[in-house]
Parts: sequence; structure tokens; C-alpha cells
Amino acid sequence: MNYNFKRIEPKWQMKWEESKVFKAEDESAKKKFYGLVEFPYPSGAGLHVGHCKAYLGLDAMCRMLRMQDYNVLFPIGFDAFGLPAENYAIKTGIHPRVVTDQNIKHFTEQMKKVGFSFDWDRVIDTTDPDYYKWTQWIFLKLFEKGLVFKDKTLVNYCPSCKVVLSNEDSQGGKCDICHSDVVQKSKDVWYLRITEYADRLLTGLDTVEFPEHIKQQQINWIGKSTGAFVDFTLEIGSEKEKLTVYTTRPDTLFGVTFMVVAPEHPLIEKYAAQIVNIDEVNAYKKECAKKTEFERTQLVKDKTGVKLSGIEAVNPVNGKHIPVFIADYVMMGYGTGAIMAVPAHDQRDYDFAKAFGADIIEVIKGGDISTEAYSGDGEMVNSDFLNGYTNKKDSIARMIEELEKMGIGKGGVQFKMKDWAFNRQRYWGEPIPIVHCENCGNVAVPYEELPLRLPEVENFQPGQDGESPLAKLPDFVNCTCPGCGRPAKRETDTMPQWAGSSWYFLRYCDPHNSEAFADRKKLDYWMPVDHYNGGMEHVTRHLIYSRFWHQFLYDIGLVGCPEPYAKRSAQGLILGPDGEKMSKSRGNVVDPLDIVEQYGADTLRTYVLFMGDYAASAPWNDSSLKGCRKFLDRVAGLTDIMTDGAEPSLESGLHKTIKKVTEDIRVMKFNTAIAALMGLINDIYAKGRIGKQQLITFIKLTSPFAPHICEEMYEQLGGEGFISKAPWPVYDEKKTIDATVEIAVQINGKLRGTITLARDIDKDGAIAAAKEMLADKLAGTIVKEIYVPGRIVNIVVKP
RNA sequence: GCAGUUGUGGCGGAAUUGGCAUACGCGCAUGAUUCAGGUUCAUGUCCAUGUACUUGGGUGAGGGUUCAAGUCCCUCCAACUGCACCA
Repeated sequence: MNYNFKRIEPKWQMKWEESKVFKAEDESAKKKFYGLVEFPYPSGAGLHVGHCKAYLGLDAMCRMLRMQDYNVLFPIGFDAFGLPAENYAIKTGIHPRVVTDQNIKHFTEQMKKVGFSFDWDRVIDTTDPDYYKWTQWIFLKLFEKGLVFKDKTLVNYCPSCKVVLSNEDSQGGKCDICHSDVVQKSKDVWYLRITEYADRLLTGLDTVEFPEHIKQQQINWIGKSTGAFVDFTLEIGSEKEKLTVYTTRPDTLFGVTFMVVAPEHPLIEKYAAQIVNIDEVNAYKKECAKKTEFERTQLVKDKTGVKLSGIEAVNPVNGKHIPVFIADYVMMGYGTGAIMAVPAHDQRDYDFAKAFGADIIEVIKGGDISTEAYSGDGEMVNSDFLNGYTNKKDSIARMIEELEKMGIGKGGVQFKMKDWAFNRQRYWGEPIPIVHCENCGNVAVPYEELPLRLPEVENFQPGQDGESPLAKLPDFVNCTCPGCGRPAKRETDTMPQWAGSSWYFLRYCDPHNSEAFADRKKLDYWMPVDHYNGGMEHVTRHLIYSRFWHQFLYDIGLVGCPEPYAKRSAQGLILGPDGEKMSKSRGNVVDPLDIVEQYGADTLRTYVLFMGDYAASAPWNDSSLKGCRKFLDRVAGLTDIMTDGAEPSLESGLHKTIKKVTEDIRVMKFNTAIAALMGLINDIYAKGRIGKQQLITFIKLTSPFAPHICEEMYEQLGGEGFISKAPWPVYDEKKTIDATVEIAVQINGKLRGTITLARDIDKDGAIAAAKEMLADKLAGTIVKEIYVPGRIVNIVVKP
């Protein structure tokens, strides 16, 4: 057959669309499979080869499963809220809606040209009011259940540009845009109480099939630690104040020689009048405020700080008076913002003690505290009732017991994960459906008023004091309070981009529902997602956020399964031909549509999946791509050597290949599946002929990778309907087993030749045959004879 | 620093989980087809040695277990990714 992809590919793409070949049925007696890929942000740059790799893996899998008679849901959509469209609007004045619609159209065309088997009737767009209505609805449910709260926090703010800056945009304490000094400004922030779900997010991992390294990243991100809260007493002149610290080693309490509080700790303002060196302290605070989080963590070695003169702390277990410092190695955002310092057994405290001349008291034997802190195990000393303990677990348990008895502390846990800051001072996002009323406080917009539509604006620049552009619209801001009917003001911030993607997999189950975010019956049928593939960059934030939303919806009885994703995988990056990460500035970007144009979508598809281990990154290679094109040319050419009857000598290889391809696609080993097909086609050409039915089997196996050419061949061979819906080949186990096997023959583990023997030969027979072959090489006495059936004979001799 | 992953030909990568290392593809070499380039086809291609049959060596380095190690154990080294003063 003459392989003309420019004619074949559009032809089949159109037929698939017209016949809705990939439409998922909401009711079916078939087994269901829900394959999910991360929906793209429709950027102006268009489809990237990275998108192609991410989608092609599951596309091949879904194509095979459909042929295996599964009811497959393989949807796609657009995560279209976000900064690029807004920044473009600021620059050009073109509304983000216009740009987003253009980009979605462009992306859709491009994806169709690659031949993904998406169900195009289920496309969703997070910026569509019919969609974000339900994003807002779920937000209000969270609000209703007390999982949304407002708090003040310090943000980086540029007084000149009047915008809130991210840490990245404010390095060195200077605004990235105008280079004026950035100040720390107190700002109201909406939080989602995700920490409430921290434990659930951890334990849920035991019930899902994620690769170990992905689980580990989530575990690290959540960052659970167990320890204790201990109350110290501060003496400030004649006043007393409780200061609670969090520690993972309460058993080292007798080794505490000073305390440290974070520079932002409220204690300092509260007792400013009593702190003798308050000027010095304030100067230090100012220094710290200038440093970004990033810089603070860079200066790991040099410990800085200031002693709080006029304040002393009392160690609750021995009554010792110890000094209190502020230092920026203690973070306000973790634990209680204050620590008890045990320099003998914590390297940071040790470094600080050396720099500031504090005492170092050993309470665990085993190290040399004259040179560094010792954090290993050992016998407890200088510790009153803990003396003699050698096991960390026991001494910690005993100390917590004593603390609780004395009423000065208790066991507790801490998480690194913080509550989720859920507002942005931006235009192009879901409006937060809250009204501020002087009388009633923060009031939810009534459910029936959703969606709260994003109003039209003329100017997309942020407003005064870094407010959202929405704050400039009196018609939007001024409203009446849903509670008391008095004049009130709307929240003008919008949700972060993570919002829309936190539940999109639910909407795919029932994308056009106007009564609910999805019909419960349909959710129960499709959920959980059977396989979710995406990038490594999303395994912490997006994956955790969406698990959290789903767990919440489960708790309030709106979804039927506790975890949204049964299985997760992550594809590796495609690097540029130079082995570096693809980027515009490097000029090493490969445009998938160029490849489709020049070589055809089937070549692109086959190559991307053949490149190497799906989960590993690999550089793009044009020559290797041509190799895949050659393979497809050879596939097309098979019709020229086709015969009516089957070629018997191909049967065994064909059945082995069915087995290999079927198993490999299921576990995402696409590269070896394609290699097996290449091996088989070499064999077919060597034989010079292939039977018609054998050829049909071969193209069915190839079709998940190169669907267009296979559809075309299937049609020419008289196949009914679409190959995409044809039954997947089944292998006959008997035919995958050869009657004879080649067995390696070794002496002392070294290969000395091979012999071909009957598969079912017994040990004696195999060894006898091997000895016969080795007759002239067997010198010395035979010590041992090993036969691994079907594999190897090893004869151990001693000279 | 901590955690995770990975080290196999000139390159991308295979290896039924302890059993013939380098499947498949690229590249390269030789030959055929072609006016020529390209394409296509055939053969070869881990390294060393030999005319061939052969014989050594070989999976980041070093050691160990085993009849047998890319695979298991110990000690290093390197690279990548994530987190990072988390008390």
C-alpha cells in the first residue's frame, strides 16, 4: 500500500468525529475505565510535545481497552484561568475571554491533528460560567462547613507599583519591576483549612496505587512530625507570660540553655516597653523583613540574632533561668514560632550557642559536644528522672507523661503543610462569592445567585494598594447583604488557578449538568479515576489540593469514594535535541505540529512512545524519529506481500507479540511493545509473506500507536467499521510456547555454547546432551550439575 | 544537609526479576539498486586477540554472597529531581 499520511490522517480524524467513535456511555454493561490526563492551560504558544507525551500514553492505553470492550471515558478540557491571558490583556487591552477562546480553538485543532481519542462531547473550560458556578458552589460548601477562614498575613508589597509581589519577584528586598524597596504589608487572606485534612491526606495514600516516589513527595510536602508542646514561663520584670514551644525531642528538656523566638513573634511588640534594647531588636527585625524567604534559607551557616534584654525564661522542669533571643532561623510559620534551644543535640542551636556564647549541656551520651551537636542515640545523663534511659522512644514517652502530669505540656503533632491561601488580587479567576457586611460580617452569596459572574472591565491593571481590578467597579462591589439587606461590599479577590483543577475530573462524569456539579449516579458509575497520568510538577500541589476537595465532598456525602485517583503515573520530560530542557530562549523547542506536517501524526505518536522509558526524560532525536517513519512505511508495505492463507511459521511469533504488546501497554511499557512489533515485522519480511488474517492481527496491535494508517489498512482489507472498535487480538498461550528451546551450556558459570532441546526435556536428558556437546572441554571432576528448565545447564568442575 | 530516582555500546534504551548482557531503534561500515544525492534492500557492528573455529575482558568504582550477579548485600563516587534553618 502506498502510505500517504496527508490524505489518510484528516480522513480518519473526520470519520472518528462524525461517528463519535470515542464517545463514552454513561450506562453500559461493559467494564468501565476512566483514564484521565491533566488538562492543559491553553497558552498562546500552542500544543507542546510535552502535552503530546502526557496524553499519548493514556491514549494508547484507552485505545487498546476500547478494543478489549471496555467502556472508556477519556476526556479533555481547558484549565483556562491564569496569569498569561491577564498579562496579555494588560499589555494589549484585548479581553482575556477573547484570547482564551482563540487559544482553546487553536489547541483543539492541534489536538485533533495528533489523533487523540478524546470524547469531544465532554470538553470543559474552567472559565465558562456554567463550570465555575460549581467551583464557587463547592467553595461555599467549604465555607459553610467552616473550612474557609480569613486571616491577616504579611506579604511582599511594592509601594511604588502598588502590587503584591511573589517571593521570586522581590529578591533582595527590591521590586523586580521598579527596583524600589519592598515592604512587608499586612493583608487579609482567605484560607482553606487543608491542614484539617493533613492526616487523611497521609493515610489515604495507603489505599491508592501511586509510585513510591510520588507518595514520598506527598508525604514530605505534608511533613508530619510528632513531638510535644512545652510551656515555659517568661519573667518580664514582675510580669509573667506563658511561652509555648513545639519540640520533637521533649526528652532533652534538661539540656535547654536558651530560647529563641521568630523575629515576627507578637511577644516583642507586646513587651516593647520592657525590652531594654528594643532599638537594637527593632533594627534586627527590619533587617529580617527585608530578606525574602529565599535569602533567609540561603544563609544556613551564619546564625544571627539579638538577645532580648529584660526578658528571662524559666525552664519548667528544673526552674533554671535562661536567656531569650530573637533570630531568623526560627520561623513564625512553623510550630509556635518559638523554640527551646538544646545546643548539645541540635546543630542549629549549637551554631547559635557558639556564636552567642550560650551554655552547652550534654544530656545524651555518645557524641563529642566540643566539636558538634550530637543527634544520635545514647544514654540520658544530667536529666533527673530520665537518667539511664537509652531508647529515644521510651525517654520521649516518659517526658510527655511527666509534662502532662505537671500540667506544663502535652504530646502533639505538627505539619509542614500550611493552610491554603486561596485568594489572588487578579481579574482572570473565579470571583470569590462572599459579601462583607458591617452588620453580619462575611456572608456567603446565596447558592441560587451562582454563578457570580466575572464582570466586564476596561482596565486590567491592579487597583490601588494592589487590589484586584474588580475593586475599581462600584457596580460590582456595592451590593446588599444577603443576610440583613443593608448595603454591603463584595469580595473583589478571585480564586487561584488551582481552584478549577481541584474537581474537574468530577465534572467530566456529567459535564452539561445544570442542576448539580455532576449527577450522583454518573459519579458512582465513573469514579474513581482508574488511571491518572500527568507531570511530576503537579504531584504535590495539584494532586494534594484535588485530593483534599474530593475528600471533603466525600465527607459531606456528595461523592461515593474517599479517594479520587486509584492510580497515578507521571511521564518524563522530552528534552531538546541538545539534551537540555526545551525553552524558547534556548531555541531547542520541537513543535509537534511541524512533525505532524512533515512526517505525519502516526510517526509522531509512535516515536514519542518509542523514545524510551515512559517515566524517564529523554532528548528528542530526529534520526530516531525517521526510524519510526520507516517502520510505518514497512507496515503499509505489508499488503504487498500478503497471501490468502496464513503463514504457519509466523504463528508463534505473532502470538508472542500479542501477549507482549497487550501486557506492555497496560503497564505503560510502550517502548518495548513497539520494539516487539518492529521485531515481528523484520521477521515477516524475512519470511517474505504474511496471511491476511495475520496481517489484520498485526495492524490491530499497531493501531493504539499509529491509529490512522491502521484504520486505512483495515478498511482496505475489508474490515467492518473502525479498527478502533474492532476486537483486540487474543493470544493462544500454547502458541507462545515453542516445542524446542535453546539452552545455554556453561562450565563453572562460563558460557561454552548453546544446544537446542525439546522444551519438556528432563534434567538428566538435558545434562546428558550438554555433556555430549562439551565432551572435549570437560576436564577434571564434576562437582555439581545444575539445570534450570528451558534456560541453562551449568556444570561445575574441579581441576 | 535531608529524601527520592538513576548510572548498561558511539547514542536512545532492552534484559520473563538471580540464569546466554546489549532486544528494538539510531549512528557507523561494506555491498547492491540509482546518472548522482536521497530513498530502499542485504550483511556486519561491546572491547581486545586471532585467518576462521577460538580465547580473554566487560553493565559508575571497590569488596562480598552464589554453581551463576546489570539484578541481592556492604562501602564509596557521580548525575538528576524534589524539599530545605520544619525545632
